Order: sequence, then structure tokens, then C-alpha cells
Amino acid sequence: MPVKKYHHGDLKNALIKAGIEILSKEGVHGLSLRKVAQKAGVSHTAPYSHFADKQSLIAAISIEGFRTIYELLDGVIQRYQGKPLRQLVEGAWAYVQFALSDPAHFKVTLSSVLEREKDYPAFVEMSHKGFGTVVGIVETCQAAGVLRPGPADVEAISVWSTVHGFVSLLLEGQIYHSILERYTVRELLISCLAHVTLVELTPESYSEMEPSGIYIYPAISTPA
Amino acid sequence: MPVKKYHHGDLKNALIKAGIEILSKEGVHGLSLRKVAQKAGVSHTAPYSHFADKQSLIAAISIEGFRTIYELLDGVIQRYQGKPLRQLVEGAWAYVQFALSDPAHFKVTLSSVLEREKDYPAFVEMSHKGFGTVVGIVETCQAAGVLRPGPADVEAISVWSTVHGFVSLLLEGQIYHSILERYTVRELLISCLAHVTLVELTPESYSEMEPSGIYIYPAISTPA
DNA sequence: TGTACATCAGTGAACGCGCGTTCACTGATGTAC
DNA sequence: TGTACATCAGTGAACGCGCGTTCACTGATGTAC
Repeated sequence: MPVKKYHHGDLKNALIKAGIEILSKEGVHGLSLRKVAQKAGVSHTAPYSHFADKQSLIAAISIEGFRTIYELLDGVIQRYQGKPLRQLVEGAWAYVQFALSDPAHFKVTLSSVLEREKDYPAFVEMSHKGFGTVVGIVETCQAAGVLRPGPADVEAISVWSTVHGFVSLLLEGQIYHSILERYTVRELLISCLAHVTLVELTPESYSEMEPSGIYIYPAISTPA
Repeated sequence: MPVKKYHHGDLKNALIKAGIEILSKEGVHGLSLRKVAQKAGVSHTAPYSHFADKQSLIAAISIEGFRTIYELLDGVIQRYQGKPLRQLVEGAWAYVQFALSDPAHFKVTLSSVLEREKDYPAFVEMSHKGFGTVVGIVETCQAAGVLRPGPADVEAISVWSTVHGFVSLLLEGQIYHSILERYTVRELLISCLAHVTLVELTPESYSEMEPSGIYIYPAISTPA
């Protein structure tokens, strides 16, 4: 067992990690600097050596959220080189899985709990990086005739809106139980995506493709 | 000027109204029972004569949010009888306007600030009523060949996801400034909807149709 | 019409709580000589 | 190699705050007779 040392060594990252864990266990409401410090095994004022205030910690947590999204999407692009439609579908699926596996972290990242985003350039940079991968997938799909032509950033907004809206409604419990009994989350997602694409994409035909199972997040149960 | 009376007369509704006003001025974070009571001109324990606890007040506020959405959509349906595409576009536009004109009320209504929704049957009923109007518009559009055939509730999820996701991203400030400089919010919404419909629907062609200006909410400025 | 009384909406003091943040401090670390 | 010192990560007491909720109460209202 490691000796308890006065200097932690990597407290900053430990605090971010503790914050993400608290989010996943207690939700957005349960996140406080004091709990984060306690979880990291440190006095409740120690975070002030690494973060100016609570907002700064939230910014760091949000950056990690966008980094996760970026890495998931980038992984999908790498894995499905030359398969534009697959990139689109699996990218969307990865986004949905992140949101469902860690709803509070997802919400903090995307729901402007962070108040003055402009004050955190690293946050802006990472969020742009994430959106950049979406635009990249969209451009690949447009070149392949999978998505309609037009400004790629506008098209990306449409695609992202659909996926983001779907998973948001799911998280907020707004999708009928009677619908969730009849279809899987993946089928419903693909049904949404089917509107966006120019090529045929039905839940039935698509679900016959190889299952991917590549994601770093565990399977989740849909909200009751 | 009315005499200050011991019995308020309609305190319950006054509290709901006060809560909505506080949301619009101070956001979700600023909503507390004590502030609501103060705004209604009543002692801070008076709300307990009408609501069991804070969650009950939030439930009532959320019900009002869904009622607003329902009434907006129902108004659109009445106003555009026999014009399915118009119902779809203006219904979506009304939803977007509600969200942008009163973001905090919109968020409370749709973002599960309410914790055990099942405990509030009136909430469930009103949210179902709202979704019912979406399904109604979708069925009308399907019958007219404006939306693809299939289970109307599933199709409604797709449409709602697109509109909800778009306005959510807009509210969270996730849509690039550079995009908002080039297009109006309405044009971007229509660009999203264009994916959903089977008929041609471009921002250019659509903006030539008569402007509606029928909504109860004032024009909003898009977030910076 | 007048009176007694039940009802219950609204009051005000009090409770305990967790929070973000400050401040003067202490103790470990690394570097200059 | 040994010592003095600067640096700064982490401590612990203390602050003021607003919050949700309780409790015994008070005062207006309406109804039964």
C-alpha cells in the first residue's frame, strides 16, 4: 500500500477524475468542490491550488467530455476507413453510448453548465476539435453520395442535431415506454439517421451488418 | 390599487407564474421556493399550503411548459388546416421560438429537473398530450406524402429529435458563430427539416412563403 | 339577521445543512552555492 | 556532499450565505343554526 504523502503528485487530474465519478454516481446536482476534494483524499481547500474556482473545475471536466467524444469519433473514422456510411452510423452510435453510459458527464459537457465558455480557450478548442470530426465524417459521406451536397458545416449541424436530440429525449425520459418496448435504442437511432442519408438505411437491413462492440463504454440499460 | 389581503385568492397560480418569471430572469439555478414566495408577495412558508415540496412546484411549472407547447402546436394545426407541410414547419418553428424565448422554462420542462415524473400524473398526461399533437401532424404529413410511411410514433420521434436537438445545441451555444452569421435560425431549422421530408424544402424556396408572425413569444436574439 | 365555530391559508421564528471561498499557516521539495 | 533557502502544494479554522423544511401560531372566511 502506498504511503500517504503530503504532496499528492497528480492532484489536478485526480480531482477531474473524482469529479467525473461524482457526476456518474450523484448527478449534476451532487457535484461540489468539497465532495471532489474528499473523494481525492485531500482537504476541501486543496483544489484551489489547481483551479481558480468551481467553474474552472467544471471547465476541465467538460474538456474531458469533449475529448472523449473526439476520441470516440476519431476511433470510428480510423476503424472504418473507406466506409463513409459506416462511419456515420457508428459515430452516431458511439455518441449515443457515451451519453447513455455517463449521462451527467454528457450533460455537463454539452449543457452549458459552464457559464462563460469563452473564458476557457482549452474548452473552446476541444469542442471545436469534436465538431471538426463530425464535419470530416460529413464531408466523406458527401463525397460518397451518402449525404446530400451543400456546406459541410450546415449539414453537420443537421446530423448532429438529430443524434443529439434523440439521445437527449431518451435521457430525459421523453420517449414512450411503449416505443422502447418495440424497438431497441440502436434501431431508433438508425430510424432517425435514415432521414438524413440519401441511401437506403432501414433498421432491419442495417442490423444484419456485423456488430461492432468496439466502444470503451459498457452496455447501458435504457431509462425506465 | 388593490388592498393587501390576508388571503391571496389565487396563490397557487401566482406561485407558478412567479416561478416561471424567476426562471426567465435568473435561470434554473436561481429557482428556489423562497424566491418564488417573495416574488408572489407572501411569506416563504406559504407555498407549503399549495405544494407538498419544491418538486411539486417544479412539476406544476413543467406542466405549464408542456401546456404551452401543446397550445402552440394545436394553434398551428388549426391555422394550417389542409396544409400538412406548413403544419410541420410552423410547428417546429413554434417549438424553437418557445425554447429561445424562455430557455430556462423550456429546459426545466424537458430536461428532467423533475425527478420522479411518474409521481405526477398531471405532468405525464400533459406531456403525452404534447407528443400526441406531434404524432397528429406526422400522420397528416404521411397521408399527404410529405413524410415517409411507417409507425407514426417512431416517425414522430425522428422529427422531434431533429427539432429538439437543433434548438438544444443552439441554446447551449454549440453552434458556431460563423454559421449563425451566414444563416438565420429559421433557415438552419428548415435545413434540418429538409432531411426529414420527402418533398423539396430548401431555405431559399421556403422563405418566400408568407411570413407567419403568429406566435405569442417575442423575437429573440440568438446567443452570442 | 346574528352568532358560534370549524376550516385552513398564510405567518414568523427556528432548525440544520452543505456550500464556495478566504486566510494565515505548515511541511515537503528542489535548487543554488 | 552538505546546508540554507525559496517555492508552493496542501491544511484547517472560519466566514457568510441561501436553502428546504418544521412547527406552533394567527387571522380571515364561510357555513350551520
